[in-house]
Amino acid sequence: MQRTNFSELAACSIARTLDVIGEPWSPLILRDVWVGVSRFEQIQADLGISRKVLTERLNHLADQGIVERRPYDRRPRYEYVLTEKGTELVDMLMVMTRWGDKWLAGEAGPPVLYRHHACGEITSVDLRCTHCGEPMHARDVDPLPGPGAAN
Amino acid sequence: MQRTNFSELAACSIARTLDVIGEPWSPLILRDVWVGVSRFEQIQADLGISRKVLTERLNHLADQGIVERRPYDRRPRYEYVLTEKGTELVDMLMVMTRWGDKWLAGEAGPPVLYRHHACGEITSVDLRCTHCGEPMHARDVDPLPGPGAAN
DNA sequence: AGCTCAAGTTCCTTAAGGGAACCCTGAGTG
DNA sequence: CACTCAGGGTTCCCTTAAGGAACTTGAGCT
Repeated sequence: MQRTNFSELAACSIARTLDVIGEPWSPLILRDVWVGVSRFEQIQADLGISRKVLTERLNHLADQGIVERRPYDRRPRYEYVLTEKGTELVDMLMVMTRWGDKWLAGEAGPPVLYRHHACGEITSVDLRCTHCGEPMHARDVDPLPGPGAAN
Repeated sequence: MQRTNFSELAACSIARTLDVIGEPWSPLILRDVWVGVSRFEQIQADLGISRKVLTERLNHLADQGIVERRPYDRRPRYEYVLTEKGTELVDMLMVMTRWGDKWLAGEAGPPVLYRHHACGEITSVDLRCTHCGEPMHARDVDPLPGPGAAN
């Protein structure tokens, strides 16, 4: 498999984002780091991913400024923490999770719940229009070519 | 490369969702279909994807109930349209796009804009708490183990 | 000096993506 | 009624990335 480089595509934020976290395992690694599974051995054991691939993914995520590698011991031991850029990417995972919970629900129910700091409730995320505050889903918008459109 | 089957993982909505649209190209195909690039030849030309892979992806997306294949001519000509399940998946792409616009912005600006039906404005999507309506991002929540948690 | 343990690195095998050529079906045209 | 055209795939071969297991490295422990 040749490395698919989506950034060759006409300026496209989806393609560019996929170049950052589109590779297999990357979203799951991001989730692990977010919930505190943040060391190499832990992630490897949690996901069952090959060590080689995990190394590659962590390096790439670090190169892209999504995670930071930081020592936690005087021995050469490291853990990975999310940057601001990486934390904002988790927003996407929350929306992905909501879709999976709804459409691919296992009998057991969602494996992760979110407690919202502001209200203290176990809740889920909702998409709204930045401008008017009303719900805004894919069916509520028309996509239009923007300034960076290719054709 | 062996086919990575993420669903082997402990019940995880992210892993399950990745089994549906996690393969290379799938999110871009979904975007194309959403914005009206919905025929085989159009998608192939737009993305520059191999015909073989495009066939595989479209079949998989159809199997998963994300798109529907429908004839548009008396000759054997087909176009793909999003199902409800697929349309809701586009919500995730909108969030992904917002992240890409913010963190990977090209000079040219976003290639696609959204006009919100409710207010008629060109706007973007915002994440809020379903319960209290306040902003809800990854940094505003604590992840907790839910009923379907593995360990 | 030898042991342990996290965190990689190396090497081999296998399967998936790229790409180009080919095929099939139903119209339309002379 | 043969001939062409076009969309929508299929087939084939080649390359490359993922899997997986074994090996390495660097520091502290005993």
